[in-house]
Amino acid sequence: MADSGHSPFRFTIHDPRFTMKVRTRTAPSPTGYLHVGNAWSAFFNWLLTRNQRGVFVLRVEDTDRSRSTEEFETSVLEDFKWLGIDWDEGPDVGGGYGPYRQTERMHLYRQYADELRTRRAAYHCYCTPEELDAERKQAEAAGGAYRYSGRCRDLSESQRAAFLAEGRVPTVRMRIDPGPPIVVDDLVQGRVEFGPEHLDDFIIVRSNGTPLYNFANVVDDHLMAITHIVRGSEHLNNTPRQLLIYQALGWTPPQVAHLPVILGTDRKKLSKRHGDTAVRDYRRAGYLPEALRNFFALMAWYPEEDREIYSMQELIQKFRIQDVNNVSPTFDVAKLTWMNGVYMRDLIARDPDRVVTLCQDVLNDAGLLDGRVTPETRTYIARVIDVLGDRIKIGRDILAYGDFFFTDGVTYEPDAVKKYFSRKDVAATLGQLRDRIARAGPFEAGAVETIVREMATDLGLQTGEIIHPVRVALTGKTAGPGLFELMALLGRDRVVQRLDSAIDWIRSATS
RNA sequence: GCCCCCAUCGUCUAGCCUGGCCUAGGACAUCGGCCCUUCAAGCCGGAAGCGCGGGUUCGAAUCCCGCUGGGGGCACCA
Repeated sequence: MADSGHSPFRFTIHDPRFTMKVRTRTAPSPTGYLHVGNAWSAFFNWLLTRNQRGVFVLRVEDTDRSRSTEEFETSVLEDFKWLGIDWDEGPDVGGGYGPYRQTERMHLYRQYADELRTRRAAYHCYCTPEELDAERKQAEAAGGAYRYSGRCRDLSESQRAAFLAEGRVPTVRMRIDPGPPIVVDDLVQGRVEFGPEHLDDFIIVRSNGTPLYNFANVVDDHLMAITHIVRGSEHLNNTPRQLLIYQALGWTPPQVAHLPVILGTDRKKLSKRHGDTAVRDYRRAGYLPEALRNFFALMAWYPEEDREIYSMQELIQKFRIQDVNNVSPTFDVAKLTWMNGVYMRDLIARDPDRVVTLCQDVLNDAGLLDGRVTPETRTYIARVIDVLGDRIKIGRDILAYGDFFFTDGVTYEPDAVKKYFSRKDVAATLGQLRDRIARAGPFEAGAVETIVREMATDLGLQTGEIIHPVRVALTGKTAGPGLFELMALLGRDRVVQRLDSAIDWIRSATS
């Protein structure tokens, strides 16, 4: 390509970085809870870094002061930690390339913006937002794409003074001149070319002095010695702009990899419309970080054919950013939930205490724990989990299948009532059992089962004819854990009491 | 309107680079069965896909072109 008179300007990554220590970053902006898309790209950055035994940096991009808050910064860092994505340098742990919060790096942006202007690669623009807005609207009305006219490019001293006298405060714009195509050698997307004629003189510093994303990003990535940038492909179009800044400053750009955008079930970029999009939502629902990680790993990447469950070590060891697909995946909650179930079953066997904590949080959120948690409470939760067994795929399932273990009364599901409370003799059957139970000996699963089966024999009933209505009476549901185990855990008093309530309920409903 | 990307079961994907081993493999979801007091889990089985049209070739899911479809981006947001 060196022969064509306009040999493209290439930003390939040759030599140095392959011998340099890999340094990557995740750069969340604290304007909301951690989004699964950001968590996903952070995770791929992290995998790449741990695979290369590099350094992972967390940088807070809070230059948009109107939308950033401290609360969100805290929550984002927390969610990263919860996910098990840890960083070696960051606002909380420090490091040799700080500060790690953009609002604390203003002097650097100022310095390089000045440098850019000195090099005549950037200039002051005195146009007001209103003026620009009007031009943009006009261009749209004419059906064309808006591009800044460049009218402030070469202002004279007197024009400048006049604008200043009017009270205008300038922004800083990059000066984009015609030139060869800008080539991005992307580790995931492959080679992509951009013609500079499609770019206009974009703003890099606001009139209030704060830098914009494209500029702050370049300054920080360079100063922090970032070698690889893995980010969503909504940023691919920004890359040529950033490359131009690197070039203007005489810097070597990092290697880039643009991940496909995660889609919702309607094939549109994943957003709130599709339900839960914040890591926090999944955390609250009782998903496990290890399952979420495993699930993330399988979006746009498949380590091996015919396998989906991987340990963290395996993931780190197998990860190659070059093998990531550039096809947008759909966020499939059903598969995530299945995978969580796989991890949950394992966890219940290996570390039941963690499951107790998980369910405890869910129960607390649902207001079923009175706020006070004693060792007895935990033991009880552990027993419930034991009885529920592998029905628990996510923490919240303790509510779906076992809320009645934590409530005083029972709410009967309409379908359950229709199905099992409608026969005329149910009340009598429940009454029978109630009496047999009230005067029975030790109240444990085996004994209860014997009582029920004997009663069935005595009355000439199918066992199911007793079991099903009793289940509804005790739990309100048609589905759930084994009846005898459930009764044993509920205890004789509550069973008798719920049976009585059900009998009353049925009688008043039929009379 | 302009720029960029993508295209295998409903979904995540393997295969594509280095055409034949692909009557396209796995997983989730779904359907049927077994187990069973329900549900869940587990096991067994089924249905389900190379967007369309042209090439190239003895041979194309795999290579080329076009079309169609989908997505992302065009800010004093990130």
